[in-house]
Amino acid sequence: MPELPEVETIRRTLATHLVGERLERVEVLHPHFLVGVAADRFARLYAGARVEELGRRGKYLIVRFAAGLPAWLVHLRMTGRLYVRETAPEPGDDPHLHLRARLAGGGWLLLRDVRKFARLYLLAAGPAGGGAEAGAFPLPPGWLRLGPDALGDELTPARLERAFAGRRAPVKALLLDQRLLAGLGNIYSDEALWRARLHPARAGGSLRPAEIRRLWAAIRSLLEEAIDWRGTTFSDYLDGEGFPGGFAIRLQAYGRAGQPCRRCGSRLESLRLGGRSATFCPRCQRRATTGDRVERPRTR
DNA sequence: TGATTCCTGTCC
DNA sequence: GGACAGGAATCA
Repeated sequence: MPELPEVETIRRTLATHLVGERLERVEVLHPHFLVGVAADRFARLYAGARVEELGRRGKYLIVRFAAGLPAWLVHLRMTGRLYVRETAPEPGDDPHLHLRARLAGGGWLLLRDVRKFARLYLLAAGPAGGGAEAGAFPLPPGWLRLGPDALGDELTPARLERAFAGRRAPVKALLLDQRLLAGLGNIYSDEALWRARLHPARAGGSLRPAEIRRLWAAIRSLLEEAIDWRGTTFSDYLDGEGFPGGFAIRLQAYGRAGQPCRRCGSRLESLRLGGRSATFCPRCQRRATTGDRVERPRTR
């Protein structure tokens, strides 16, 4: 599932093919992914459109066009893929192909999604990338409340500390909350907590400043390394050129429940928090804070 | 704050 | 044949 490093890799790989390129013809094969615009109108609007820039905020990919056309705001959710190819399947040959756009310079831009969760919104040009006043097209509710990008300068340890202050929800759940910080999903939240040696069930508000700083640093180094490896291909993810990422074999926690921790050898455990699985090392990631650790008798 | 929904391929 | 995977929206 594309999280920040995967979307960033898609952005970079697509940019080399699309920036300055023109969409000659746009065909909507399965309008399910389009929000707030009819398929025929969409196709007409973007026939001949020239791509100006590719951006990203959190897990959203932004395709900006010349001539004041609204940008595409794309969320690939779990199995969505946006990529370029020399050839495209004929309509009907691939039931999961949603969009194909012929490029003026040759080749195709394709949107494919097995589970039909991916969405494309239209982001009207305007101050700050289209505020609420842009209005013409509906935007995802989550976009309007999106927190600072997990790799951006706005996300500082102090900001993370404020976001966690007083929160009783497990830190794992807070890391997944895109309003607090944008870009982490289940894979990288597990990994960040493993790196920072923090138990996923710890209440966010119980983290001490030093622990939050550790978590912040873990998030940064983790995401940067994952981007260097072109993201994690666990099952479905492919980059903008159709290639898998190389970070999967470097995962330390996610998907490794029952296997030995690569730091201490203990068996990794898994529990459910807020409807998500959380995999962690019961020895490296203690529930109590280190140093002033207090064992309380467990009820139940 | 937690369950449910959307989807379908994969795994047991 | 059923549980499970999961991001985000939506409900209770």
